[in-house]
Amino acid sequence: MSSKIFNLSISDEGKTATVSGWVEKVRDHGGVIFIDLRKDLDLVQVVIEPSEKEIFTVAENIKNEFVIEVSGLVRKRPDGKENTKMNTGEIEVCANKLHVFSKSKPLPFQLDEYSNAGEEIRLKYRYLDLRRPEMHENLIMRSEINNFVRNFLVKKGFVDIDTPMMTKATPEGARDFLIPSRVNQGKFYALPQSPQLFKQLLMVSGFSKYFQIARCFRDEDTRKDRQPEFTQIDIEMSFTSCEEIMNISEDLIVKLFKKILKVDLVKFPKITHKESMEKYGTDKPDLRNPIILHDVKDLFIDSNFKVFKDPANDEKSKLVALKLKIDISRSQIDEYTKFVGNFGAKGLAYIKVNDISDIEKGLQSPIVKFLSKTELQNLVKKLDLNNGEVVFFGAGNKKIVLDSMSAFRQKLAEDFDLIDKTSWKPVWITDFPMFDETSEGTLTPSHHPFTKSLSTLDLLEKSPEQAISEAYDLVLNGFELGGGSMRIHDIEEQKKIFSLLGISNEEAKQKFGFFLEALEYGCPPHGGIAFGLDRIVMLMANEDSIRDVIAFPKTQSAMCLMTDAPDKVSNDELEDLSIKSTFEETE
RNA sequence: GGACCGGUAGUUCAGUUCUGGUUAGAACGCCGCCCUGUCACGGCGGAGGUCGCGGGUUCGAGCCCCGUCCGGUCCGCCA
Repeated sequence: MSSKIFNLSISDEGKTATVSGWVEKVRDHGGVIFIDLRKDLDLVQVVIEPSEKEIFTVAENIKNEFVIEVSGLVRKRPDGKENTKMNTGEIEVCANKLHVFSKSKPLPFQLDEYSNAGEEIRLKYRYLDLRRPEMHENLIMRSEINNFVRNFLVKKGFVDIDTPMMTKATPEGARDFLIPSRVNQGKFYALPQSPQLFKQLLMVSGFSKYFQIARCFRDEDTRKDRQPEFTQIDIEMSFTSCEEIMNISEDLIVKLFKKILKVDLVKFPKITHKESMEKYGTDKPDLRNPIILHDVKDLFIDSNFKVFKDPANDEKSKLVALKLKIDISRSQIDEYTKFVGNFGAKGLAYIKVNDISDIEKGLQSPIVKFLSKTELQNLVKKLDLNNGEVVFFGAGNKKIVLDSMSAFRQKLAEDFDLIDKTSWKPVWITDFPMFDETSEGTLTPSHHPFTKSLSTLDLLEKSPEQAISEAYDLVLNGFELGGGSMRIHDIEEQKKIFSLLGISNEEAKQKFGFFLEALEYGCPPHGGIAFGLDRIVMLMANEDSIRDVIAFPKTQSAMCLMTDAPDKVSNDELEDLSIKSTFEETE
C-alpha cells in the first residue's frame, strides 16, 4: 500500500521526506505529539518528539486545520502500532523541521465523519464542507465522469463546440434568466435554457457530430434533482436515426458505469410512453419498484358504486388499482390518504384481503358494502389477490389519478422497503405524444417544438392529440437522465407544428426567424439527446440531491448562502442599464 | 403561489404538544492544567444561550396564538 498524494510507503523507510497539508487531528500526549496531516484524500501521521525542542513548542500550539509543512525521517511504526485504516499506516514522519503556513480558527462545524452538520451551515462555509472526504470524492467522481464522457465522444468523432451563454430569450418553455444590455439600452439577452437551436444550426453548418458539456439555466423552482443552473451532456448528429442516437447513448452510459462503478448494466429495455403511463402512471418509472398499476375500469362499468362507475365510463377518467402484501394500520392509511391528497386525489379507497375464501366477510374495507359479490370476485381474479394483501384504488380525473398513484406507488415501495437500492434499472421511454393539452385546452409540445413526428402531416392536422413524436427519454431508477428526439429539418413541417401550437407566422418569425431561415439553406436530417450530468453524478455517487455533487450549489430558494447571491445592486448600476426597480421592500 | 417538516450553546440534538412556572440540559468542539505510542487518545477543571425574528395572550412564554425570515421535502412550475 502506498499513498498517492504523499507518495510514501514502507519502502521509503529511512529516507527524509517533506510533507505538507492540513492538520486533520492533533493528539498531544504531553510528551509526544501526533499529527494526522491531510492533503486531498490522503493522510499521514507526523510524530513530534520532545527531543526536537524548537519545533516541539511550536507543535504544542498547532490546532486542527492549520496548514503546515514538516520534514523528517520516514520510519516504520513500532510493532503493533500500525494503523490499517490509513493508507500510510505502516509508517510515520518523525519531524525535525516544522513550518506553519497558515493558522486556522476553530471551524464553524466539525468535518469529521462522526459529526453531521446541517445543510445551511455547510453551504455557508462550502469551502470547508468540500474538505470532507465525501464531498471531495463526489467532485473527483464528477471530474472523472466528465472526462470519460469527453473522451468517449471525441473518440467517436464528436466535435466539442461552445455555444453562447448570452443569447436570445425564448418565451416558450421555462422562464428565462435575463441579462440587461447596456450597449443596447432597453434590450435583454437571456441565459440559455439549453443550446437547442445552436446545436441544430451546427447541423446546418455541416458538423455531423456535435457535443458539449453545457451549462444551462432555467428560472423555475428547485427540487432535489433540479436547480436553476445545471449541466447537460448535449449531443446532436446529422444523417442519423433514433436507433443510432439511442445506441450511442446506451453505449456511453454502459461504459461509464463500467469504468466508474465497475457495474455491468444489461441491455436497456424500451417501453412506450403509453405503456409506461398505464403500468406506472409516470413517464419516469422506477423499475426497481415491483408494484404496478392495473386498469380495472372493465370491472365496474355497471357498478352501483358511483365513485368507481363514473370514472369507469369516462374517457377522461382513470380507475386503477395496485396491490401489495403489507401489514398496514388505519392511521397509516390516513397518512397515505393525505399523501395522495397533495396531488388532488379526493380519497384513497382500499381493501384488505383477510380471507380470500370468504368474499363476503374476508374482505375488509369501507367500500366493500357498495360492491357486488361478482365485482369483488372479478377483482380478486383480475389482480390475483391473496390473503394478507392490500389493494388501493385511484379513481377519477386521469391526470390526478396517474400523478397521485404513481407517487403513491413509489412512496409505498420506499416505506415498505421493496426497492433494491443496490440495483440499476435503466429504461428507454419511447413514442412520446407530440403534444400535451394545457388546462386551457391548447396544445403544448410534449418535448419541444422542433421535435419530428412519426405521424403523417395529415394525422397531425386532424387529430394532433394522437400524434406520436420521435422522442425518447432515458430513465434510471426513477430519474430522467436524459431525453432527445429527431428534429424537424423541413421548413414546411416546422411551420405546420408552429401553427398547431398556435404560434403565428409573425410570431415564429420574430422568435425563431434566424432558425427558420437556416432551414432553407440545406438542413440535413438530424437528431440528438441531452443528459443531465448532475443527476448522473448524483445517482452514481449514491447521493440524494444534486447539491451534493455540485461544488457551489443554490438553495431551494435559489440563493447561494456563501456569496449571498443574488443581491441588490446600486442605483448607479441600474441607471446604466436604464432599469428602475418597482420592488418595494416590506419591513 | 400552496402544503408539510425543521430552526434551542460553535456544531448535532434533548427540552416544546396533550400539561406555560425558580438557575434551559447532553454530546462533540473550544479554553486551561496534566499526560511519551496515540490514531474518534485519555484525565481533571472551565467558559459558552437574543431558545431565528416581530407582535400578541398571560401574573408568567423556548413551550400557546398570529405574522415573518431561513433551511429542507413536495404540489404548481420545469418547451
